[in-house]
Formats: sequence, structure tokens, C-alpha cells
Amino acid sequence: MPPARRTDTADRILDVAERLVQVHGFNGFSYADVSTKVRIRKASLHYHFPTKAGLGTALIARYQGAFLKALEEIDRAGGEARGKLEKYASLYANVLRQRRMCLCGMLAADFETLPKPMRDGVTAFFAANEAWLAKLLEAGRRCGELRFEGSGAAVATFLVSSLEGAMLIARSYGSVPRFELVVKKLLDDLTPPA
Amino acid sequence: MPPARRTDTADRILDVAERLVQVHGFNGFSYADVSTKVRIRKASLHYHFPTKAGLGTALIARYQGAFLKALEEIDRAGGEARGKLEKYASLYANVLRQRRMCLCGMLAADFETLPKPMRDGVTAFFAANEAWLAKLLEAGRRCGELRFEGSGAAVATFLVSSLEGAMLIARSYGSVPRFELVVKKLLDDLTPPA
DNA sequence: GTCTATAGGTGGATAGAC
DNA sequence: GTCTATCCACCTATAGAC
Repeated sequence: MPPARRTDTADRILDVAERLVQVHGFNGFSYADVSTKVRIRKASLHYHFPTKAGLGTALIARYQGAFLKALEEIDRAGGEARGKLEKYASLYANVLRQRRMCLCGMLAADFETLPKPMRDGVTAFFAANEAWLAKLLEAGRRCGELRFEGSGAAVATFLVSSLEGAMLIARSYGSVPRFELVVKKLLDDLTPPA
Repeated sequence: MPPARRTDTADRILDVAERLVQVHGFNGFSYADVSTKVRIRKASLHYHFPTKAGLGTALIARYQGAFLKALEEIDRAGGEARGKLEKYASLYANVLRQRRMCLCGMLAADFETLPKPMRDGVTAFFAANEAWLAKLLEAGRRCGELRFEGSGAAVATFLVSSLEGAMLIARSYGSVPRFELVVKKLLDDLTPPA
């Protein structure tokens, strides 16, 4: 097979569109915006992504794939539960540092205006996040590294909600420390006292 | 002075526009949408609100006014700190039950596309919420009804973030119980064990 | 205050040459 | 694959009659 190009046109389109959605929302960007940044004509974009709905669906699929890969990376590195949770929170913080909102958090706001396939992708993203967290939480509690009441799944729902909300509001204030304040409280409440 | 009409045209426009923003976002609705629901021509809307930015600013001002009035109501009713926090969370839950997002939470997602006056209104809303919560939290801790570490202000930031995030995601799932699960955890963690 | 009419621009999307 | 050219629907906003 031919050597894969480092960044083909479709990928560059996705890169630009992803950033635009994370900053302006799905209804806040246009093919014209993408066209300018990618330096290709609007009509050419439609060759790669015929419809905006299709582009949106591709964005979610790629984002979720990259996120899950990052979660596997955290698992592979090993270490204590608290450290893993800190790495997890860093995934969010690193997005916020680029003045972006989580792609799926942003799409959750646009949810009612999205086509069905995009809606399904958004909820699947949250479900995958919570499943990973729930497993980590249960394991952490079993070996005494974490402390919490109720099911791991319930706490996972709580964590994802809080992180997405903290991101949403911290971005309005342009304040990463504001986000980190929330992360610290979340993690401290899960860690047993020394 | 003349008897105030129960709902004048400007108010009806605000009612319809508010709902549209809470459901579809600021970039997801148009004067045409409002026009249809209010049963008045597009051009007539511009008589009451010349620009969309002005309409948006008016929406925020009215929303914050109504919210602060609800907070005063909670204060006036008195009772224990936990009960007050439950009422506070109910303000959010009642919005979610109408399948809406908090107006300012939604606008926080649209933040980067908003004109300056709207941005300022959004952050002012969160600041007012946190100020009210911080006072309630500090008072509740002083009299032993609440337990938490750090400043009331820090916990207030945490609460608003978590509630907005829980709302955002629960709405995607169309699940109010999902939101209430998060509320229960937030409040239980603040309430000392019996 | 509400209407008709329209301006002036941008939206997503398509046709067909190269 | 990328281009020019274009379609048509929709956008916010304005002019001016009633």
C-alpha cells in the first residue's frame, strides 16, 4: 500500500472544523470559515464531506477515538487511582488551555439542533467516558485508594457532569485555575484522608 | 398610572425568544422563529428589539432578575441550609423538566460568538449565583448544618459548575433523574452525617 | 405598533470544466 | 481533487405606508 501522507486534506479539514466547533459551536461556524483556514474553496470541502451533518458525525467519531486512545494510555501507564484521575482531568484541562470546550460538551448544548447520528455520537461519548471511570473507581475503592458512597457508575456520572460544567463556565471566565479548583475538590473528596 | 397589561408584546417576544435560546442556543434561532410563535411579522419584532444582540442582552437581564428574585424568596422562607440548597437545585431541575438548558449555561457555550454586553451579562449571572451560594454555605457551616473544607466561595464555584454540567448532559439523555442523582451526591457530601 | 416589501449578505449545497 | 459559477433558502435589518 502507498505510504500514508502525514496529513491528508480530509484530516486538515477535520482539524480546522473541530477547533471551530469547540470554540463557536456547531451552529456558529460555516463551510466558508473552514474554507478560509484550510485554504481550499468551499466547493472542494463538499467533495470530502458532502454535508455538514456528515462532517459533524466524522468529527465526533474521530474525537471519541482519540479520547479512548488516551484512556488506554492512562491504563497502560499504571499507577495509583488518584494519579489516573488526575491524568483524566488533564485531558479536559489541556482542551481548556486552548480556549476550547470539550467537543461533545459543546455539542450537548447544540443537542436539540443536531441530526440523529450526531446526537447518538454525543451520548455514546459520555457513556464511554463514564464506563471507563466507573471501572477505575470501583477498582480504586476495592484496593482502598479511593473512598466514595454509592456505585462507581453514579460517581462517574457525577464526575463527567462536573468536569464538563466546570469547563463550560471556566471558559467564560477565561480562567483555567477556576477549572483546576473544581478538579482539586472532586479528587480530594474521593481520596481517603492520610 | 395606566393598569399594567398582563403580557405586553415585548414580554411575549422575550418569553418566546428565551425558550428558543434555552433549547436551540443563541445561534440556533432566528427572528423568523420568534415571528411565527408570537404571531407578529419579523419587521415588527425589530420595533421592540432593533438588534438580535439587544434582544439577547434583554433576555439575560430579565432572566437574572427572575433568578435573583427566586433566591430572595428562598431566603425569605427560611429553614435549614440543606432545604435551601434543595430549593436552589430545584430552580435548575424545573428548567430541565421543560427540556431547557439554563439560559446562561447555554450562552456560556455560545460565549465566543456573543457581543460584549451579553458576555458580561453571562459572567455576572454566574457571579451573582456564586455570591449567594457562598453566603449560604458559610452561614450553614457556622451553625453546624453544613460541612465542607475550603472557602464558601470555592464550594460555590464547584456547585454552580456541577449543576450546569449535570443539566447540560442530563438534557442530552432526556433524563431528569440523571440530574437529580448528581444533586443528591452534591448535597449529601455537604451534609454532616446524622 | 404593525404591516408589506426589500435590501444586502451569508447559509449549505450542486453542476460541470479542468 | 480542486476550481469557478451559481442556486435558492434563510439571515438580520431597514424603508415607508397604514
